[in-house]
Amino acid sequence: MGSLADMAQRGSYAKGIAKREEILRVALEVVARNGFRATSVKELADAVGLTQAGLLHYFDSKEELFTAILRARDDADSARYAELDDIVDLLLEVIRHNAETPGLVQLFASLSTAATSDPGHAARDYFVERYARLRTDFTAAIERRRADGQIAPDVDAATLAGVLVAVSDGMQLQWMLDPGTDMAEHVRLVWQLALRTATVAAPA
Amino acid sequence: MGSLADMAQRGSYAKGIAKREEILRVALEVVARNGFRATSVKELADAVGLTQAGLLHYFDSKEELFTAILRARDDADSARYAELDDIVDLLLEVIRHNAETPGLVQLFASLSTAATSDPGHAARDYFVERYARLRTDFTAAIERRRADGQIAPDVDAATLAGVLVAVSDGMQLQWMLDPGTDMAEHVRLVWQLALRTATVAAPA
DNA sequence: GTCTATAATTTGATAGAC
DNA sequence: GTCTATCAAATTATAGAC
Repeated sequence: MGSLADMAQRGSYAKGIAKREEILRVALEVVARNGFRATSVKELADAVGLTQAGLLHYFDSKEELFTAILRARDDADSARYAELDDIVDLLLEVIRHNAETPGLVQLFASLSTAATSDPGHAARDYFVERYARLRTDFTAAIERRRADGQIAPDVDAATLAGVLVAVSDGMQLQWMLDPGTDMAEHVRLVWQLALRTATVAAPA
Repeated sequence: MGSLADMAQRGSYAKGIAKREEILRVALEVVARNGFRATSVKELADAVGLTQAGLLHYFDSKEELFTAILRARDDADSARYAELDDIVDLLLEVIRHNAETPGLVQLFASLSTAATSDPGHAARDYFVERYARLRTDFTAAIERRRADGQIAPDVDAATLAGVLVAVSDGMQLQWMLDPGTDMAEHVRLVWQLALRTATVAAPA
């Protein structure tokens, strides 16, 4: 395995990587616009100026290609909101931005159900890792808030973390059915309710 | 259009309806066990002892068949928990029961994303109506709680209603990835947080 | 009401030339 | 690295016999 510098030096390899990134960049736009349904490999190939077989030279399968698109979106989101240090703020911004890219929301929803339903799906690892990381990160952030006295002692941090992620995912469905829905506002309400518990005595 | 009594009298029509219900009953079991992925019309036809064409005599399309399965599940849920008058209790019980029927959770997740992504999908109306009804019912239940002083004045009932439904949906994904996840516990936490707000002064 | 037979594709994946 | 050509298939949906 060569270093990044090596890869940049060796012409063909670096070129392959650059082409892969170009493909993902274009695919991201196409999917964001057209959605996932009825987006075949051939359509994406046309968009980047390759044949179907030519495109599959860079990705082993359709599933891998679409998983890579999701990963590319995550990277883009991270870069776009790198200055936000509060993870809940980050979540809210990402959700607001999602409302601008319906096709990617579709892709995420479709691929996530497909991957979870199919043990051998190429995207399964992506989702397993993603949810584990989200849960860990949110749990840590919640514990920090608790240390500041903003979260009640009897609220389980990991459960609340799961709730924040679940609301974010679940609202996508309601939003797809009714684009007038304010996804972020719903997530914000959960966080507001959680923060407010701090000053209340735990119930019997 | 004949009355229900008419239908019971006219042999063939009543028989057709009975057969349809038998198909749905079997399909419900098969899907609950095997899941939706890779469950073709032919497989369901085999399970009920019909050919693929014979089964499609009762349902116009695959989409309609699967939508009918979801409707049949809703009916079964309603009947099973008819004695529960608190809608949140009902929701929690349905969620707990869902953990026993992974295939139906899969079907719901798959069909919901497919239907929302596709304007002409046969299940779209089902989901639109379903979410509208859920939101209405939960909003009303929340307002009743508010009248009893259990929900703070500044918590928007419709938004909280959307949140409860979203958490329920969103947790399905986390549960499918990790069946050890307690879906109901997460929903319960949201409700607990909401009820607790009553005694707290609204934040500035 | 149920079956046989078939249409009509679509699309993902591969082999091999250039 | 990209293309041509082709495979391999699985399905859904329909037409028409019985």
